[in-house]
Amino acid sequence: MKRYDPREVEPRWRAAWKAADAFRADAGSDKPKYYMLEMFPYPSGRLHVGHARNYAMGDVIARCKRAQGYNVLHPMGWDAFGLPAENAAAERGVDPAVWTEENISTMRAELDGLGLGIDWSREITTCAPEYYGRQQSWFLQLWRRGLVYRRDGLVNWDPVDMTVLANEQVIEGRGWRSGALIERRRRPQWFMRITDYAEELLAGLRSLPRWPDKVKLMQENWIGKSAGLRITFPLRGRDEGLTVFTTRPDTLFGASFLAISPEHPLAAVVAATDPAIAAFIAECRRGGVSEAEIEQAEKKGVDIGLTAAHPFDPSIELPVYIANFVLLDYGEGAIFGCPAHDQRDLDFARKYDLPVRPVVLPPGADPALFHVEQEAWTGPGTLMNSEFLDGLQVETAKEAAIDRARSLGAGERVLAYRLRDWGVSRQRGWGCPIPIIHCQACGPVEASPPVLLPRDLDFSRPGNALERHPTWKLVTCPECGGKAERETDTLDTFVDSAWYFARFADPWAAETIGRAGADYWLPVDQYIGGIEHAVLHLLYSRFVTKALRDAGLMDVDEPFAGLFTQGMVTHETYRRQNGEWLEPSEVTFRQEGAGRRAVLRATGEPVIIGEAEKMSKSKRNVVAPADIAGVYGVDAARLFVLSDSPPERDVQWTTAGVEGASRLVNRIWGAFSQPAAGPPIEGDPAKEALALRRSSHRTVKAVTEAIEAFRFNSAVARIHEFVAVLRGAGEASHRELAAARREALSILARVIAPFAPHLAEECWSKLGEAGLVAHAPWPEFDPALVEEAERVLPVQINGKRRGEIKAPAGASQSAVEDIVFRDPEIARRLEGLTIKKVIVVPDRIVNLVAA
RNA sequence: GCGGGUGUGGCGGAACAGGUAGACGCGCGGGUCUCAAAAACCCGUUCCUUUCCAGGAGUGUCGGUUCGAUCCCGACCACCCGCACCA
Repeated sequence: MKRYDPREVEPRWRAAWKAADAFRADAGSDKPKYYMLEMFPYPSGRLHVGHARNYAMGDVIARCKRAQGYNVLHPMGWDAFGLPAENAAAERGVDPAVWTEENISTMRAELDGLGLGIDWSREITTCAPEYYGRQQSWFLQLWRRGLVYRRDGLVNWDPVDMTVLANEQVIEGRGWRSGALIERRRRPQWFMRITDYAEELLAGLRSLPRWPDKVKLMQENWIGKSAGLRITFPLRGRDEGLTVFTTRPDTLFGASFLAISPEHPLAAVVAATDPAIAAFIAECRRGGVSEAEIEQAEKKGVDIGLTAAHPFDPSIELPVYIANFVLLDYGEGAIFGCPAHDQRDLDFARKYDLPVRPVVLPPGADPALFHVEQEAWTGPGTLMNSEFLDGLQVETAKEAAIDRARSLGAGERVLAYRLRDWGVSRQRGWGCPIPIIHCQACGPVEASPPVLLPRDLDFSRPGNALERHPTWKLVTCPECGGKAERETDTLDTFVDSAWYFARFADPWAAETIGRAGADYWLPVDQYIGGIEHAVLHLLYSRFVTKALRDAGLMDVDEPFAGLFTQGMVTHETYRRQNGEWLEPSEVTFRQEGAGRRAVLRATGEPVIIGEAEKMSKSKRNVVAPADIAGVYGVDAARLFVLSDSPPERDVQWTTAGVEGASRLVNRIWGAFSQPAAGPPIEGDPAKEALALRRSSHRTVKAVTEAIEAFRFNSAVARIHEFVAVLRGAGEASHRELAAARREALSILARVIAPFAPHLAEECWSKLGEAGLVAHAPWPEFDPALVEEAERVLPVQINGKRRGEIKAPAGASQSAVEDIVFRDPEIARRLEGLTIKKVIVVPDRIVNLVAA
């Protein structure tokens, strides 16, 4: 028998798919549509196994759905703007466009080499003018609708990448790419008004049952809705009062001070005449934003000499502070301090010797003895020292306080959100230009898209190459014709990826989004990507979808009906004694009993085996799919990354694992290359044929259900089992058995097709089937063959398994009891015992309670 | 600190819906084939006791509910993830 050679077989079938244009999607079809999408890649240079796993998962679903009769759209594109291209330009002097295009060519070939069933005619590249020009068009539409604005504000400045980052891109005080400590800087920047959609983004999560709860919870927490009271305290000697936000209006009588953010407008007013206050504000601004610094940062403040009157009782007077822990852009940028019931306020009060007045009595506490020392009471209780609120519970007191504030005209019920507007300005040359022209006379005016990037940017120095370009920004104002300048900020690349799924629906459309295509294909039925985008890309995309819907560009509320977040591919790490990282190919292993020792292949020098970690260039534990394909074939690699762990979990890449998958490929091929072969038949051939048919149909059921539940590892396990059964089935000299084998092989070829598509085609053609297995219908199972006529029921005595009986499927309690009590083994076990109770779970188990 | 998750053999993991724990793969042990090795194939493989037959324990720990718990409830331990001065 000729050994299966994936290196010969696989390219042949990829060529056949190409020749047949096998994965082209067309909008006009009677079939139900199914839009399968994986997060598109950044063209970094080479594909790694993590990409392969992500796209293999999507391909399994897409191929299965296609076979099940859906009109499937499965496109691919490139998230092509971004910093690595600028870094390459800076280091090697290459044009980022050329560098990116070369990477795309390489990676397109590598992706294609994975045997993915993709409609390449729809390929999108975000750095192409036909894409980013249309992005500029909708950007301007949102601008006209007031959803885009420019303001001066404190921004997260990444000093290494020399650009601004959005809040979502700052992880533990560091830039999400550079890892540099973020500084706060004040500069004008462009924002998208995502906060306008806070409520809908929150409520919409409930319409996404096929999203992981974890992601929905993370978005919910990120949006951070709280209900409370906005209330104004009159200031002595001033016309305007000071407005604060609180979620604890019940504790208003416990107030002992007011505090405003150092960035609050009132702070600037008082600083103008008081150098000490100005100095304090400056000091606050210098403060770092790293986790450690915030943790240790002392609560500090300065009394600004103003006096506020309590809205409920003007005789109560409160000092006003500027405090470093009050945030400008949450609530009103100002708070009232209630030290007894808020830990921060308590710390502040102790430092500045302010009164601590308990107003909530914990349940069971003695009002005469209760007092707050170093720990604020934030739990439930009964109001005290609070005039009209006395005796109420916290929740009812909140309502009563809000009612009183409203009737006094001092405040009202409001909602506050933690979500901030999305800062989209980036000081980068390799990005989508913001299509705005600044004119001294007319202000910011629209530049008509596409606003193209110049090709002669200088990336040799850090910072914004676009800004440095000698002529690009110099234009005349489209309104008045006077001298004007282009905006030199470009858009955050998360804007590029926030609508690409809609462009895939009709990438040829002249409009920004082709309506007919979008109406047909959207929303994406199944989206797959990494959990790291839980609040970045996935929140931005939801917002942009809603904003574009309201602008009339598309007609869906949510972009992704189903979401699956897949785990990473990890690999062991290896280093020499001196700490130098080693590539897996440089290391060889020696078995020592149950354990394993690693040595350097070249010298035999001992190697330290480290934890399995996410593949990264710095740790040199990256495995390239192309290298594996050359040895084991792509099908084996796909089978392995899908089989060894559940898809939402990380999978550890191991050579032994791929070898196991490769064995499966060869066994399957063995079954097809000698389709009639098997051990001699021992019993009744008709019975053997029936047993084989049962196994085939059970496999169809199990694999289908596993794929639909995203349990690819279980699906592959069932295929393993089925192949073992098929190999053990008797030789097909008998007519019925021959037919059963033929059916089994036909089923096997089709159920492996989503996982190992090349092998499946080769098997399908070996069977003599016409056409591609990629276009063959998914096998259906006969329920009668899946059901077992006779069941084996374990028999327990007092919960311990003591034997088993055979009973017809669906046998009644009394029928089962009959069988049990006639069983001699069970009878022997029951000697000397009295039966107290018999529990029969039909088709499942029997439990005898005896003493 | 707040919120969420996970914990099963030597390893990755399986177990519908409270009903035979450990499917399938890896590794390991034994065997067939071979002059030999590799490959391939076959058998075995939770732990303890036991020649056999068999018995006992067992899903992070302790307790509870139940005829029966990996699954439900309570407390705890460990690890992972998200947020983090959000008033």
